[in-house]
Amino acid sequence: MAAMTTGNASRADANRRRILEVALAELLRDPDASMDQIARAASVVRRTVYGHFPSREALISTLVDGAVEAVAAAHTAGREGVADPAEAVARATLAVWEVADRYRILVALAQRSVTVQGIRDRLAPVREACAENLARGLEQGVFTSPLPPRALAYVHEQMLFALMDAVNEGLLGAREAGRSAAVALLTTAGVPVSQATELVAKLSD
Amino acid sequence: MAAMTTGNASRADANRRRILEVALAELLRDPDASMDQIARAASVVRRTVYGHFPSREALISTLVDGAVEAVAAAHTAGREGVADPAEAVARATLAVWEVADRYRILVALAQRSVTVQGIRDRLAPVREACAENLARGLEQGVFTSPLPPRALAYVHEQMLFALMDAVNEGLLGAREAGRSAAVALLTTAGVPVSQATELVAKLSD
DNA sequence: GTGCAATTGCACAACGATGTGCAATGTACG
DNA sequence: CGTACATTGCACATCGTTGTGCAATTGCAC
Repeated sequence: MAAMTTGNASRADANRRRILEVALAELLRDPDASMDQIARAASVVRRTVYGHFPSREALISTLVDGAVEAVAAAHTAGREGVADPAEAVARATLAVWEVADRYRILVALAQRSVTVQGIRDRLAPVREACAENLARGLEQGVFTSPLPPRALAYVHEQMLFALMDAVNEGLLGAREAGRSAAVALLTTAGVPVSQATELVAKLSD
Repeated sequence: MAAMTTGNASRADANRRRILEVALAELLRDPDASMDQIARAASVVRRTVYGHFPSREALISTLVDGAVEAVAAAHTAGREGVADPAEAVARATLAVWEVADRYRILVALAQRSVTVQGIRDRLAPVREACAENLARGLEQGVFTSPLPPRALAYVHEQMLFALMDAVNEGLLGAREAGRSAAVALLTTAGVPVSQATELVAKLSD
């Protein structure tokens, strides 16, 4: 039985993976890319795509699920057992960036696509966790920002998207982008630049 | 001849304006809103919309042109004859926000729509002006950010979009949003919160 | 090579959207 | 009232996309 699953299922699985991968890139270029465009880009016939995913929606859904799950996992993992809000932000940012860099393309898609709502919704818990942490920091005086926690969390999320896009467009080196992002988020929250830089440097060695 | 243009051209012009206005809102809700949806929302028949705008593209183009033009004008006007980079950022932000608040909906659209590229392109000069100012500030030490000027300008632009969206979603009061935005941008650039708050307060009275 | 599953290459129906044509209707203005 | 123009309510052709059906073909494994 177990051996039976190998057949030319290997080819099928490889195709499935490749379709998902290519769809990511293709949907970035054009959020309304048709199934045909995606299929062609994956060197496959449209009919084959429907063989793996029953509908366009199902395909995109699979895509989004994977990315969101990975990002959320990284985010929570990055700040488990961290008391200091500033350090939490820094760690979480660095952790998310790690994964996000792989999904950078999709996250860029998140800004434009019609799927935005779906992604936003699924990302809501993460954003809420951020907001809580920011609220603590604001109470403690670690953060000083005129923005309310929820709005600040929102801005942080968008800043990450913006920075990923900046990398995509070559305005920022992919190498240092992670640390830069962390510093930028902390700075926006109201942590002095010098302090933020120091903290991030300490964490990324 | 001049008197001849009044006829029921008044109704026509009113319709035209209303269509544009409603299209703004409708395209926000769904960037792929059909001409029929827009027409219905404007209490008009689809055919009438085509009477004013030869194609969907033309309508959107008109929309974008108006908004971008207004924003660009406000931006340059807001910082003419201002030497201090920080003050320039503050003034420009406040000025842009003034207009943008009216176009808030469309700017939110700018993030998602297929039209993104077009808007980005047309907004490029403004972004470039921002970058120059930021570069000056970074040289002078008024700003301290790990990000290069271009990337910082990019982030600033996206932050404005994010803040407008935040207002749209009720996370931020429309009242104080303008000042908050200005402070947030300055803070992100590396200006200490207290200083930024003070500067913005001084400018908005 | 034989078998099995995936893939291919068509064909097809169903939709929804765009843009146009035209006659009928409505409405302001002199 | 009559003229002029905007709007309406259809009808229509066209196009692109989605999702499905089915026979032919390809490729992997044993």
